[in-house]
Amino acid sequence: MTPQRPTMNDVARTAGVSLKTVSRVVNGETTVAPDLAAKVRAAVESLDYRPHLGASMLRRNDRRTRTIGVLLDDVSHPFSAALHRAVEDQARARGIHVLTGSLDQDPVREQALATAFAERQTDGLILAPTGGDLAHLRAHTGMPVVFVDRLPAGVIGDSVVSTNVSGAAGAIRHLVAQGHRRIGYLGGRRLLSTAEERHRGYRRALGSHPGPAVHDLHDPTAAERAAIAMLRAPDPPTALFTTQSMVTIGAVRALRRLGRERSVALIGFDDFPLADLLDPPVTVVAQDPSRMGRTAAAALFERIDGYAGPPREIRIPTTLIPRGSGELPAIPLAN
Amino acid sequence: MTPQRPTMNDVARTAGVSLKTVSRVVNGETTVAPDLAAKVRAAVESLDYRPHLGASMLRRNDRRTRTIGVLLDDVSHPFSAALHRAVEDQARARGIHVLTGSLDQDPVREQALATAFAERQTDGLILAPTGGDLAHLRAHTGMPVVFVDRLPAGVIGDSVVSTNVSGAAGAIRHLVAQGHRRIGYLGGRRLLSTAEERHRGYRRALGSHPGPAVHDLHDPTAAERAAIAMLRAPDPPTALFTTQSMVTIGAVRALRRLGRERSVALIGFDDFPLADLLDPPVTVVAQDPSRMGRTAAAALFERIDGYAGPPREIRIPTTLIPRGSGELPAIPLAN
DNA sequence: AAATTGAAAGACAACGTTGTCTGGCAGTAG
DNA sequence: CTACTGCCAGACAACGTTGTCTTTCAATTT
Repeated sequence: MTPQRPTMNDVARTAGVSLKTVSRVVNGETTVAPDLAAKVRAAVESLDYRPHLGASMLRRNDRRTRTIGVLLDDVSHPFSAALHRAVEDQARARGIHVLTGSLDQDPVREQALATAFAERQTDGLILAPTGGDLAHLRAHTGMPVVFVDRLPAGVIGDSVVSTNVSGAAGAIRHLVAQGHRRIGYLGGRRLLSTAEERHRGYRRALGSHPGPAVHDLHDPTAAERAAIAMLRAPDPPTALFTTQSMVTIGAVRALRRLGRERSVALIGFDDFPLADLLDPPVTVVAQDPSRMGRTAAAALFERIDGYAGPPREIRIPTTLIPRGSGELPAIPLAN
Repeated sequence: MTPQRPTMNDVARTAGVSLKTVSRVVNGETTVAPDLAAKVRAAVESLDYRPHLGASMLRRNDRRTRTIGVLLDDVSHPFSAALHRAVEDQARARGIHVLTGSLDQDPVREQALATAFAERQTDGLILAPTGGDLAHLRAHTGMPVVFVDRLPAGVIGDSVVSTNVSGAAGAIRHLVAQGHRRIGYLGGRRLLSTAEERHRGYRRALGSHPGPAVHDLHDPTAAERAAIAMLRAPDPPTALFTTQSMVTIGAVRALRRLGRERSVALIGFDDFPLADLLDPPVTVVAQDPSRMGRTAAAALFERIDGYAGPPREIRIPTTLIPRGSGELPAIPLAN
């Protein structure tokens, strides 16, 4: 009843040759007489035959599915999306396909998807770790994993991350150079290496005079609330440093709401689209998600190709892009 | 030398049972004595055995890979990314995985990836067609395809698209209500049904007095150039209508560059992040990419589950979001 | 003309798993 | 004590393909 896909056997029957000869033609082997090959190709054409990659890969000697998995926080977040795209481009250049998944910082989903991809025999995995236990990855023998954006918690494996400490410290020094002494910190989940490292850079640059800090912010709404509270508190900061773009956007909204966008300086970690069109334009420490994706893909392909050296920690440099919000001078305290 | 993955046979050997019994335990069949099942589970544990999904699906009666393909313009574009994310969420709820690809409007890549996914036996495909020939899709017998964002060129299949004509017409009527009579059109590739339909809505609302129009714009840079040229030409429009977010952003830059952002009205088709934080905030005809993705996934799953009704064309409504740029009044011509 | 070589095409097994069928064995009924 | 009924576990084939081995047959050499 249901129209079945034609198999090599069907092709062989209509071409009047043996199954194996069809296999040879399909795989481009040269040991087939031209007239037979032509008959086979005609049969393939007329039946709309497509090889069954699963069956082929089951039997082949090199057990490769030519598929990798990419597990990121949220494929609709600009940073993840740019990274994903870069990985995809590298993969396409090698004829490799990409399975994706968004983790939403959920370790349970992380483990479930990593295991599912392993069962599907993906050749490798690029993972932005959630901070959960990664021991389960050790089990998937032979599936190389490259970590991106965040360092893995205690698991060996290549990782590709931004220069978080120096990038954050550079931002703070930039603010200090404009005369700021009291700089507020609005950061993400401390559990993650990114937040931790950016906070470290902040503290390092400020020495023994850190400003007010709020941690574990994630969405713009919470960040907006936190920024408003911080700016309304006694002895408010004259500048803000935010550690990721969603928090930066929340801070921009907060400054607007308070009418302080031209009096309180702001530098955000991670660039975002249209940051240059806001008023004032937002100074950022730009990451390079495309390069991170390219680099992670390159590292993964090396591992897939058999490279077995020790785990590498690759740092992708960040760039301070002064646009205006980070160049506002410190205003002497009114009181 | 290389550590091989354990197979069911290995598990059977270490558990001291037959291969088939392992299969039964792994598949949760209840006809296994508790003590044997326990021994099998212990062996699975100790060997870190994972079933080989490819082999299993080869033999199984229901030939499902529990994988779908999603082919969009560019997974890093906010619209595609939001749609992708929505599809992924629906898929995850059904335990289905997602292969992705960015087409960059390239029909060659479209055909190559669609064919590759078919060879991988994906259970279905969600496709934003590039405008190229889609005849090759008819060949992949039994792989349902749902089109999103754009209507397919002459191929039967479900499609999920925005209410482009009425959305565009509504935007133009909104501008006309502010007194605008001369409204410039900056549009995307005419070949695509989206651009064609939005242009149709524009013409319908303007009747016999259309304004200047530029087509086939794609990136913000080209759009910026085109907008500048249009505004510098004789008898310039007092308002602009742009048909997609990249073009809208180019128009915003052009207006800024000319210092006309408060004197020339602007409505863009398709919302984009931070549109509300620009100055003036950008009025848009918002699409609902998440809903499009959800709807497309639902339609695809229905097809996968065997629904065989006639092709459906599902329209997702758009919403005019007045933010400021579209409410600027028409300024009487200076000369 | 017989023997040797080589190329091409087919037969067969195997990849890791599941569907089907059969055999063994305990428990129950006659 | 025999015959039947279930139930559980294993044997075997099969999924669609490729690796390996064998066969066929024509062309070449002696």
